[in-house]
Amino acid sequence: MTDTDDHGTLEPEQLGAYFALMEAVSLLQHSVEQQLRAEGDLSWVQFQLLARLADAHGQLTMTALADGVVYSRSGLTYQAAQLERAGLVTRAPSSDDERVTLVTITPAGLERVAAVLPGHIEVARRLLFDPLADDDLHHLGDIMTRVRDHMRAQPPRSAAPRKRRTPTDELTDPDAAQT
Amino acid sequence: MTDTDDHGTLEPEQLGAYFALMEAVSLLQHSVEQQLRAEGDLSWVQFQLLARLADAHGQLTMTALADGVVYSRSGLTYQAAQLERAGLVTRAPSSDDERVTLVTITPAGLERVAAVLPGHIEVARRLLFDPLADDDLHHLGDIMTRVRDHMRAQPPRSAAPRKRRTPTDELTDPDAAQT
DNA sequence: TATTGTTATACTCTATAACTATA
DNA sequence: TATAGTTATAGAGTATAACAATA
Repeated sequence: MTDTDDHGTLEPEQLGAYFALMEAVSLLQHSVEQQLRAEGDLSWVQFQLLARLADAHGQLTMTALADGVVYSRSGLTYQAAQLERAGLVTRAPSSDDERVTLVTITPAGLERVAAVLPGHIEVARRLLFDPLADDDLHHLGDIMTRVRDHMRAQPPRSAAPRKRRTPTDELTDPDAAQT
Repeated sequence: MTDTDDHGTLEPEQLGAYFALMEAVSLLQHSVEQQLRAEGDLSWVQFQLLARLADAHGQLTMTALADGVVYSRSGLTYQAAQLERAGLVTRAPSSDDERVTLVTITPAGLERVAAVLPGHIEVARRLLFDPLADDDLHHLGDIMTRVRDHMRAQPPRSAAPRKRRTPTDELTDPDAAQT
């Protein structure tokens, strides 16, 4: 609050934008998680995994599936196990490379996504789109797309021990198969 | 006329903006959490609580402190206990109303915030501000502020059992005294 | 040897409900 | 009775490290 708030040359406006962004998304995510849990018994992460699978012709490797959604390998194993237990995906070793596990979304999984999506979108609309003009939305999409791509391109700071290559692309670029 | 009454019809652009937003913030939050943990041994929630206290002349009631940061009362009690154990805050009953617990940030708490803030801002700058022009940032701040305020004004869907008023304000709008 | 994925384990966090104490 | 906060407890999720199997 003093006059010499030299936080490394960051304008108050920047800080305001940053905190508004974080808080708004936090609120949005909380609402969205409640909707997903109530209407589909899914966590946000699980929904993302299913959506990604649905988007990728129904099948991805564990590694491809993990990117950008989950930040540790074991975390994905855990979530995949949950989804499998719920009958929403199956797992099977790839015949190409026996080390690889192919995760496949089941009809029930597709159904679940379809069942949850309208309510999900409704929440997003009510909280996010309603207060925005078309122009705002266009701007927001443009800005956040650029930010996201920038973030993906950032090298991992503390050089992760293992794979940790640059996050996801399969969602928008399905043929990014691994070697 | 598919824009107003048609519920399932979300423009692809809207959906794209929504997912870009969620993914970008998720990446940002992950980076920010790593920085806070590494440089200050704080979680994002804990940082927010401390920042809020610092912003509010160092002292708030549990209820005021909870708003928008934590979504259950016991959750705040837990976090406050962690912060107290770390010597970053103290808790004491208010003399006005003996039911109320006043949380006060300690000098060590203020130090911790000060120690963590530059690195925190640096992460935000690198990931969020760098790819944006001044104009973008202005837009983003404007948009997200409006969205956040809209969200705060939304009535809680499943009528929360107790207090649950509209979230945070003290951080950017310090005179938002508690109810 | 490098890579894919799983397991074991420990820990953090969150939420619900029951409870205490004060107004 | 209503409100502020705590406690007990249970469950979801995450991360690290050790491991097995395949390339």
